[in-house]
Amino acid sequence: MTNEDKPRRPTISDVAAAAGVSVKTVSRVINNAPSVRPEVTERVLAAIGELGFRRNHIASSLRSGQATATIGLIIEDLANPFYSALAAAVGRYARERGTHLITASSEESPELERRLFLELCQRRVDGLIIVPAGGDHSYMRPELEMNTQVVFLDRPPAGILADSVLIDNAGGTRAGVEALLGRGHRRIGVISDSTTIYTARERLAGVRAALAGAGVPYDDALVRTDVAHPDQAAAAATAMMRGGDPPTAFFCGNNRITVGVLAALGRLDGDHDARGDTRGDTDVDLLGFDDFELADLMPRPLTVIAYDVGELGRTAAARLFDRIGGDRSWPAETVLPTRLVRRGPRRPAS
Amino acid sequence: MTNEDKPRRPTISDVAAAAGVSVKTVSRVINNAPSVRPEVTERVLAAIGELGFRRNHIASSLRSGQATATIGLIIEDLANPFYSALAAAVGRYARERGTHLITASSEESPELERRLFLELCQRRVDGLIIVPAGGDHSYMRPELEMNTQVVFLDRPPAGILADSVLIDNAGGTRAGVEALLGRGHRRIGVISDSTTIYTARERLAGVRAALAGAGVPYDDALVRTDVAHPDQAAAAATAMMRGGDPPTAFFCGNNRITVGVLAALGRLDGDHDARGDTRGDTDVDLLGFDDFELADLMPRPLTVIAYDVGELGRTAAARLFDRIGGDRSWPAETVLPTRLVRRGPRRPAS
DNA sequence: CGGGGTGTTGACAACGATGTCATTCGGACC
DNA sequence: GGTCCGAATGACATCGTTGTCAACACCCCG
Repeated sequence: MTNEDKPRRPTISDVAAAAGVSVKTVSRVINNAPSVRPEVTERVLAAIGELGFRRNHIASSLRSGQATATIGLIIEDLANPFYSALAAAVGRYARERGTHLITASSEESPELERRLFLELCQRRVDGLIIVPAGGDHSYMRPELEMNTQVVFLDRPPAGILADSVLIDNAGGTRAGVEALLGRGHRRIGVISDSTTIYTARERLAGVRAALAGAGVPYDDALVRTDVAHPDQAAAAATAMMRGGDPPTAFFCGNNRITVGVLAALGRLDGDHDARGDTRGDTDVDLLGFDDFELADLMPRPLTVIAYDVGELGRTAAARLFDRIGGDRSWPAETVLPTRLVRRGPRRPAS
Repeated sequence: MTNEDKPRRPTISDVAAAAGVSVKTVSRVINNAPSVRPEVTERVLAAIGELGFRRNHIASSLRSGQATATIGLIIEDLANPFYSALAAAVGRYARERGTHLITASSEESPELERRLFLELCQRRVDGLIIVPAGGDHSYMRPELEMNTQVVFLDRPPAGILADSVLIDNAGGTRAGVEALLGRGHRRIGVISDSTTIYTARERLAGVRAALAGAGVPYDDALVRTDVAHPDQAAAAATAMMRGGDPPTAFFCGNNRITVGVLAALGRLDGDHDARGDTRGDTDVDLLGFDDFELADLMPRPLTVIAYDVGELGRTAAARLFDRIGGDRSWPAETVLPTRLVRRGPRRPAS
């Protein structure tokens, strides 16, 4: 039996003993420091290989002060494709710079956001990217003053000054709704997430701006907010369609709402079919914020307000790495553009 | 000017000085140790608040030996909904236990998988969950012997003994294909990911078993492997449909392939429509491994081999936490069941 | 009134690595 | 031949925290 069952990891000093040199020399070899004789280097490397030594990154980053080569990402919900796409983009950017990523979901809870933020600071991450849930980030100030870098993503900070990377929510929505208006729609159902969320407010502002520009009144009966789940969106759309004077088009405030409304309209169509009606609702026009992978496979045409999610994540990551690298310029707000994209089944060329 | 611009974080000893106690007493207060007089506790807490002290988790976990309260997750691609759902489930489970999660994507590269694994070990994560890309994990052995816990997820380990949590790939596929056969299909197109991937091999084995059971020959012309992208799947399906004696049904080896094939069939339908044909391909039956959120909104009916992704992630996480908690029982393979689910548009009740 | 808790506190070492500085040893140079 | 210089190496302190152990005060009991 030559195998050893010691559960203890070899340390730099075990290696030093095995190689017959000092710990400092081992440290030098590990860090590719100059001025170590090739012969000694070789002996140390041999010992490292034999013992299966791996440098303790924890101890290393403690001693050297900063640079844990780790960043944190706080998002709302990793299971949402929008956020997982963001996380993937940030993770890839970090990876290319030898940095690891701790991802955490705040589930739209300001309290959890705060806890996660502070916990990640305790881990001395080099910086954080955060899609904030809360409406006040002054609690971050002490950490910012102590050299923790933070970039806000998709939603701006409140109560502190920090970099943010956003998309043109209001402008994109306005353009989309104007397109609906241009197609003759005058009754547009609006289904939105909670207005406590920045992006929802901005998008609603875009709706109002477009309506005002066309002189179309804003009808509260056609606006539903606080919709957090596709099922709620479906219910809201169904209710509007069954009401008197139903909308001829919908604006859906995000991808989950779009999906819910699509499902609801599909069911309404199905009911009509079952009753032998013509597909009466097929001409309901749909505008949704956020593109999604399967949009082209949806059973009806829709317009989406699209933007490059990967770009959004990369831009935030790039900003953060600039900061970590020592950039101390005045915090900036970056706004990425959106564009309208027609999705859904290809119409047969008639 | 009373504010201080020192970028240095206060340490436990700054707090001790401010409160007029020893560092050890501060440590006791931080850790809720008993036997500190309430009055002293209060003084220390006041000092902590005033200085904005936060315990350095790095130093703490270095001193106390183990327990970084961090686990690692290595998956193929966070942008894929399957993996992000896994990551979300694992992250939530970890969060509930006060543990953070470092997620990394190996992009199906065994070499990258290995690098990520070793890097995470250097960070002294308490354990790792890995969806392996490689076919040999003996490189992990030294780490395992040094008390790093590893659970394999979705694919089993090779070359070492470790826990794994899988789904019933072969059985689920067999059941699905048998259902197709039961509906009379004899020519079933099979589109699969690379057979270097365990799950792809297992699923193909399920296909063969079902065919063999029904006495239907396995026709190589109807099998396409190494499909890594929806577009490739679409191309493969299109080619088969355009060939002589096209399949009357497809088995799609994963969600991305299903999406590609759906898109291809949709385009073929569209072409027929454009030429004034009837929707000639509508009766092509579709079976796909993996459920996906928008399956019900797909333009045609399909059957999916579904399983609970959240459960998969939670089960692996639970196993890992058991191990971290000290469970040293013999490694086990857990296989979760699948079920067939009919998806797609609701047919009008006729 | 002394012995033996119990409760509170602090001095010191240690975790595993790296920065600082000193030491040693050749060889180049005057 | 002595001096100086740089390369190679090691002793030791240090990062921020916690474990160990000792010191001290106080109280209960016999």
